[in-house]
Amino acid sequence: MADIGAAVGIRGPSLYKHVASKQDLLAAVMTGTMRELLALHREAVATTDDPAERLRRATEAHVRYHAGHRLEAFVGNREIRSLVPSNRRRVLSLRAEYEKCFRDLVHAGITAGRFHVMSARLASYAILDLGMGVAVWFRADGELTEDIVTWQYGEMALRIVGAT
Amino acid sequence: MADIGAAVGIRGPSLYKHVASKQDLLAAVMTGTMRELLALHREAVATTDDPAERLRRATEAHVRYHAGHRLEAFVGNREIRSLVPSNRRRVLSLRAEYEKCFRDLVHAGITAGRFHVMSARLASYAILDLGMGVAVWFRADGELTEDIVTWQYGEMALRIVGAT
DNA sequence: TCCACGGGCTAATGGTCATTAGCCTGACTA
DNA sequence: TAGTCAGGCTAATGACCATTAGCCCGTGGA
Repeated sequence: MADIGAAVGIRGPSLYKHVASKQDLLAAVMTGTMRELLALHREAVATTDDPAERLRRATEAHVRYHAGHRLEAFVGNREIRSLVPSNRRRVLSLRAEYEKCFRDLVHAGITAGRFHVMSARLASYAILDLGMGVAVWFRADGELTEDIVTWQYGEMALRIVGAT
Repeated sequence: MADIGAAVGIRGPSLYKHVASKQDLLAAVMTGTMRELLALHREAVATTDDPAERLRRATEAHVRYHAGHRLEAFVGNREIRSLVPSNRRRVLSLRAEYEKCFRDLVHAGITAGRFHVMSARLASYAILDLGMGVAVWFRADGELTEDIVTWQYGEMALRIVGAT
């Protein structure tokens, strides 16, 4: 809490004039992250009906977010077990909702005869996990730029689902 | 430490008759995990020279390990920042070595004209991240069995590298 | 037989934090 | 102009936990 306070220019205890507890703060950060991801997803798939293009854009949004918000992603993935059950349920339910978005995209591609995978769930897990990974290893000053990684991972998602 | 002690039938402080510190214990667990992964990898690629088959078997070993050793993988991914610098260096160097194994497999496939990817590094990161993900969501009692996941992810790896 | 020591136990010790208590100041507002 | 209150601060308080102190018992070689 002292560190968080320092980051906004006040002392640790003064934070309690703004948040009820560290737990609440963590929950707010994590649900905020998930809501942002969901909003970006909806925006990404809004402008086309083509299954492959929708999946590509959703993956790109997913990857771009994780490359640009490594800290949020890190906290989101690492601190789930730090949440009390009620908060954890909230976050996990948002996460499940997000996963379902991808699974639905894969299903749509399958029923349209455009994708070829055995398990839509497995494919959506795989694509989501790619993004999580990006948050771990991505460095803004590395040789792989955010644009390159985003583009390449969009391609990979299409390969994973066997898009024609 | 009390929990760890309980897991082996003794009290927390008694553990100090066997390990020097919690830090050492964690480092031993993490380096052990990485060494095991490296050994499994070498075993997996030892019996064939075909680039695609080697990558498939390496991926399968990777995924199977992460499905079967979720806790080790969890600790290995989450607690790196808990290590003091010297231990962290050791673990990260083993990890880099493991990643290089996959990168070399991808390179071999590319130079043999069998794989088609822009960045071998990106492809190897992607494949490795799939395994990490498995450790997070895999449940032995789920509808997706270890065999199915392993097989499917092996296929996905080949798709990711654009194997012909 | 005895004694050294491996290995277990309980009871400190000490450090790190989140959180609370209690205080103070400065800005509106009646 | 006095009162209220938002919002800072320092100094407790109290958990929690790794680690250490100091003790005890059983066993196996001398």
